Amino acid sequence: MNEPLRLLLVDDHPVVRRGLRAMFDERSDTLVVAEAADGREALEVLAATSVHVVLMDLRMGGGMDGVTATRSITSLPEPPAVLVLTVYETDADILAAVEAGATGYMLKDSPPEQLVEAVRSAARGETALGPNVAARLFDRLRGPEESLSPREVEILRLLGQGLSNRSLSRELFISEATVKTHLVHIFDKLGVDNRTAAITTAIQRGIIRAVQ
Amino acid sequence: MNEPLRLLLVDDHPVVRRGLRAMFDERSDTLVVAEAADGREALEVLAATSVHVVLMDLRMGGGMDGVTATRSITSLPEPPAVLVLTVYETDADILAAVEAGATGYMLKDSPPEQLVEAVRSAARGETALGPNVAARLFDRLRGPEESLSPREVEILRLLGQGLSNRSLSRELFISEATVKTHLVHIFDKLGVDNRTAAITTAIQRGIIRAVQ
DNA sequence: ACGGAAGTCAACCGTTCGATTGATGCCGAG
DNA sequence: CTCGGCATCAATCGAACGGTTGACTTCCGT
Repeated sequence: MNEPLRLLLVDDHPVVRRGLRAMFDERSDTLVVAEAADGREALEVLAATSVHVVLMDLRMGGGMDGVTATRSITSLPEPPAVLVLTVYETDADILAAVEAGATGYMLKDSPPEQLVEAVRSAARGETALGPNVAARLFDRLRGPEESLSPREVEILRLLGQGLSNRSLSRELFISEATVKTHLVHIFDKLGVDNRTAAITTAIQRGIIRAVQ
Repeated sequence: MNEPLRLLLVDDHPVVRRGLRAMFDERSDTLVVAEAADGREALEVLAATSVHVVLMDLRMGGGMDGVTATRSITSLPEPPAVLVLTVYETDADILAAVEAGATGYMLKDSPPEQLVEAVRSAARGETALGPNVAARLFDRLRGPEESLSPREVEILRLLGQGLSNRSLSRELFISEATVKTHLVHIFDKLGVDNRTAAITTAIQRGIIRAVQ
């Protein structure tokens, strides 16, 4: 028997942390060494403690979000593996997490055994992806998926609040003509042909959030 | 000391059930008698077991959702108290839950002590609402909040997929004129003046879902 | 039986949107 | 340096949208 895997739980929901802790506490091969409610706390813990695997929630209310935290963690000198654990299965979340250096991406409704197995895989440095997650990544790799420029995302965000082209132009201090140009590009990249469709597919892909 | 409160946990996430169980197992005044992954399972349990308080998640993947389950439960002969426990804080969810007979409405990111206290209140038949939840209910009561007709919701749902008036009319086998009339009513009721704004406020109020 | 809410349709009109074409300046990679 | 991507703006034109008014039917509740 080796020494147990040292885990850090990062989630803003006390209940979820409690559930994970219970799941891992009852095994002899894992040891939860700390919990954190957001990314900042997680980094503090890592500065002081040795950890093999971080279980990371994305989208944490208030504090540093999971993707940023993951990026920071994986750029540490001797980074632990980061296993992302979330309820959301949108393209943007998955891609952002993987691109930020996450070792795995599991959904919170996974059965406990899968979670435990994913943690072990992550500790070995292997990639662990939930069933649907892998498929989405493949899709993404097949279609290069034109990425939106920062400005375009900004337009999209305001568009998502129901602004007209004129309001949009005033909000951003640009002409209405420019707004239209951006919109044409956005429509192209999203593969839609009107603003309402743009909003919903943007929400689906996680480019913007429904309620901010 | 009385006999402990008998609890039923209903949530489709094993991790959450585990966390709740851990929280309540360590107290002598509560006893988790069963868990269920959706509404149907919950009803089966209640048919066979005596329960004081049901902790109910809304929005459960696949099975019977929480609101329907709550409605069924509260119409039982001697219903247990239903304490809704969810991550969503939208008007529609809250209202639907309360209207379905929920005794309380708590958010999953609440600290454990509040949850425990809410369970105890629920058992006494008292209403337990999370901090922001109460405020929303008051808002709702102040403004009567014109409710949308079924047809209007249907229009809104399709609108949320980016359809134009023409597509909308073809989809519903009505004339474009009728679609416009419905839209005008929807705009009125939602207090907006264009379709994009209608979509986002509808999503915010939980009338439609972002990703279906 | 009557009133009201809901759903349907029509015609009109001004505004906005979407598409197209073309142009400018900036910046960073090769 | 040059090319491409990004952001900016302009002008045009047909299509779509938003507001308004008015009208007809059905259905429900009092």
